[in-house]
Amino acid sequence: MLPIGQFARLGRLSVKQLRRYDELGVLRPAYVDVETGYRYYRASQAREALSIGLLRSLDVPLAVVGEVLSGSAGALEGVREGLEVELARRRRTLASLERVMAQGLPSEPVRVVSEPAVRVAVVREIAAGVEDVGRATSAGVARLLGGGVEPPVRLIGLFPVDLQEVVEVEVALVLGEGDGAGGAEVRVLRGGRFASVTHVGPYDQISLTAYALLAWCAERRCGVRGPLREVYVSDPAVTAPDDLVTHLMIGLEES
Amino acid sequence: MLPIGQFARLGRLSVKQLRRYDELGVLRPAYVDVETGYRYYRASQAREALSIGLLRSLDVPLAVVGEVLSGSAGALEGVREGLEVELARRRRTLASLERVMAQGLPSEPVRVVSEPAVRVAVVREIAAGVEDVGRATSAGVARLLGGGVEPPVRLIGLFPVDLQEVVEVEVALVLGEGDGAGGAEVRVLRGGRFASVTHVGPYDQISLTAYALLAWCAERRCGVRGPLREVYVSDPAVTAPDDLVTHLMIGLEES
DNA sequence: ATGGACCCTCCCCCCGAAGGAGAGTCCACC
DNA sequence: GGTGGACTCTCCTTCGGGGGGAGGGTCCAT
Repeated sequence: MLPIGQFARLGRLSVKQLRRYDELGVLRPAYVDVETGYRYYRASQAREALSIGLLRSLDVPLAVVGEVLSGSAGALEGVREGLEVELARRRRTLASLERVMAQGLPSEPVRVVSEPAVRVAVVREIAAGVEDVGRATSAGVARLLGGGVEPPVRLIGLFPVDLQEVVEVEVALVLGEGDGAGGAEVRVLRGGRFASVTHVGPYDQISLTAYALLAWCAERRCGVRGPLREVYVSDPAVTAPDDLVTHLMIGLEES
Repeated sequence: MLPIGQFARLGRLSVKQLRRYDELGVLRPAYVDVETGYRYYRASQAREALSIGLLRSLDVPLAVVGEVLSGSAGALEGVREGLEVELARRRRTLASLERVMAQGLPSEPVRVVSEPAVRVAVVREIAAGVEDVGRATSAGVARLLGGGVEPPVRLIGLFPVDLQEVVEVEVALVLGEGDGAGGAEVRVLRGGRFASVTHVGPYDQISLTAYALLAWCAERRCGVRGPLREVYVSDPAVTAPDDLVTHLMIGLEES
């Protein structure tokens, strides 16, 4: 039985932290003197203390730490997975950041273009938040092309402008005169005037260029209409991520 | 000029956040109505808003965000570097965590052994905190072996038991009868009784076994004396990290 | 001119941690 | 068997980054 200070040194935690973990039930002392309130720990609890330290240094919330320690089978697995996802996300974010800081937003070449209405086959995907849009989009593309359509295809992504908690992503395939939809919904995308800008680079970073497009519209006080369209010009299977070309378009209100 | 709500949507930040960034001087509105206090932003400020969002999602403190935005040349570089280091640290921590959770601390085979005193050549390194011990140790090894000593060598690391903010790490090379020190300090490591345990695995995870050793001593109420010794049995140049063998020893008080 | 959407400030809450005040306790040494 | 210093207790405050909501003022389109 060790008093709290000694145990803190053993487990590389602060006394404050140990008291807090006791309070929250994450790590209870082996014995508490009812008279004095003194906490006493067994040296064998050092393993738990150590685990808490490691988990916390990975930013795992104490609630989850508690679950992991109490032996929930899936908890540790969940933490592992969450961390892998987080690491990947940070890499992507860092790349985006460097792009923004280095070149600024590529806001220069915004053009106003007129587009005809087109007939398309559409599938819809639900993304769980902004972070999930990339996954949802590629899932949609996979579903839409599942029928084995041969290139060249003209794919368009449709994204609501103000992203909510849950984002409804749509992927559209432009149909020729006699093409069928292969089970997908057929719709006509409206034509008219669009603000358009070209994004060159990985799909991760499209949102940066999209911001620039929206900022351009906001600056000119021209209202936007309908979803943001992404026209995928390059084939990611044959083009390096840094060279992928995508046209971004947003419908303009006729005023 | 956009009011705060519109600008928030544009930059994917909350109104609360924008107000806070104004207050802290990280991102000032382009114009504030002195009568009403209303904040107005230029659409071109969206780039900054976006950068803040990215930086914050990388856990960069607002103070640093401010520096980066105000164009300090080194700031962004510093953030990049810090992130790389952080990613690497998280990988290591995760590996340690999995070891602790999977097998528990390898606390079983602690032995009490008697060691003779040995004459050694010693170099000292200063580690900036617990996280830096690994780097400092390998730096010490490099300095000590710089003279080109041929294997087999017997290397011992010496670490203070209660790690402070600044940790003095020492690396010792066991000298034979007639060996010289090659410029390094020569000292005699005291012999006597030691608690000893064998660590098998990457050097990153030695601290886990070390905790187990200290916990073993604490459990038996036997006081420890002198630094923790790590005897490097394997050669990391020829052995896979998972198979590296290291003896950990801590001097026992004769009582 | 009026209603609803928007904006303001101010206060409290969350998490996880740190520091300090003031009082009580343990223990080793004399 | 004292006693002093190190230790421990609880409670309060602060920090960073953010969220929710109250109460009241403002903008603008109908």
